[in-house]
Amino acid sequence: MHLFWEHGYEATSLAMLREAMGLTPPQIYNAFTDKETLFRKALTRYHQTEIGFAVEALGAPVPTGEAIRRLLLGAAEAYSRPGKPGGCLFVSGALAASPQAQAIADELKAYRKASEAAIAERLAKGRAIGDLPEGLSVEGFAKYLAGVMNGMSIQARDGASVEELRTLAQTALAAFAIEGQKQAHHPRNEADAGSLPRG
Amino acid sequence: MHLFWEHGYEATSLAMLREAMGLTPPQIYNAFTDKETLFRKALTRYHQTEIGFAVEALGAPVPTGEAIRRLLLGAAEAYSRPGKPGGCLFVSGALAASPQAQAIADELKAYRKASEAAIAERLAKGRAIGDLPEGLSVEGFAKYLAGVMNGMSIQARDGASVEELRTLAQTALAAFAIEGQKQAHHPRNEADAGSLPRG
DNA sequence: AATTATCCATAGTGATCGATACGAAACCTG
DNA sequence: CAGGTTTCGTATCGATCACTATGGATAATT
Repeated sequence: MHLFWEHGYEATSLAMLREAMGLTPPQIYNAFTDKETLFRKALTRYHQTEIGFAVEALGAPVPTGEAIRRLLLGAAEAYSRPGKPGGCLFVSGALAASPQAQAIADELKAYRKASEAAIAERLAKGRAIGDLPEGLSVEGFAKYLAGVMNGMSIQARDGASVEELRTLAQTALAAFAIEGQKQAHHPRNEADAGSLPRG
Repeated sequence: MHLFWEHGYEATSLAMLREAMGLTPPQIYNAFTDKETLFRKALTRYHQTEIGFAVEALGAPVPTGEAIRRLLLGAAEAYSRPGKPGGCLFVSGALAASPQAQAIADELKAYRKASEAAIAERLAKGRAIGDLPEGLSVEGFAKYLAGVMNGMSIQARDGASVEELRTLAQTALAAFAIEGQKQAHHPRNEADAGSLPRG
């Protein structure tokens, strides 16, 4: 799992996996059938052991704002754990892949989409109980949060520390506050420039 | 360039490049020496032809808020151009790489770091001319913006439309407004929960 | 017009990929 | 303790990787 996490699916050779696990080729193939199912096993294990913060954050009986805050701060911690590869396996596993490995790339994309959908579901629940700012689009804000987490994953991979990721997360959370104070925003192609404060 | 952009450095084989360019092996090696220098040529070309929006946005004689706004909205457009691969080559070129290709991965990481440094430089200029909200950390906010752009790159790769990316960008810009109204934030480990508005 | 020189596409190089077939050691049974 | 079976490690499989050497066609020169 760590090797796939660090180098991605295709760049991780079976030789590296064999050496890391101390197994001979037949042992690997008897245990995991082939490389693809081994990777899928690593995916599910990653989901079970490293991503618990997300399901806990989204499932906790707390206000929506607090849930989102736990989600982003949990990501900051999970993406920069000492002794573990930086970022998220769902992002670095196969962001770009050869045509032969596109099935794996699509599967990881599905994981990312599912994460975004889980966020949207939590936001929709908040909307239902009146816990969400009025002018806030559930899908749009979910895409923003998922995007921020993906971006944190890359920043973590580039060596960002826990503190830096937490700062990033809290800056991102600021959008949650302001979004509630605005009208529903309908982004248009033409510029509505100059509307930003200039300090 | 498009092939490297779509599949990344390692997953793009010379056979694919040959077929796309209609060249024979000796022609490729006479023209580009080897795969690595060919990729670097594609990188500089990408920087010249696809990333102009960023240098324009950061160099334009406009208030800092407008510059940042142009940066993010430009990214929304650049990362979802029809007929081009989604996202940013600097991100998808080699986010995860084999040990043999780590030189390439490090080079792309340097590009990303340079982008963040350019943002920080623009923010510092804004701070110097009093154009930036008081309690806003230059480095922290630059890391946030670079992270958001990286996240947009992944969302684009996952099929996000221009409009969705623009919405994401404008949501991210909201943090710019609120950051100015707050005190300088010093993220701590312990929870300062419940401080978020709940709509 | 004959010969030499130059260029270029095809074929092939060693290395490594994921995946397997064979020989040896160990183990259970009689 | 012997025989048969099963397991397991080594050596290797075909395919593909980035990359290069060689033969043939073209062009230039005498």
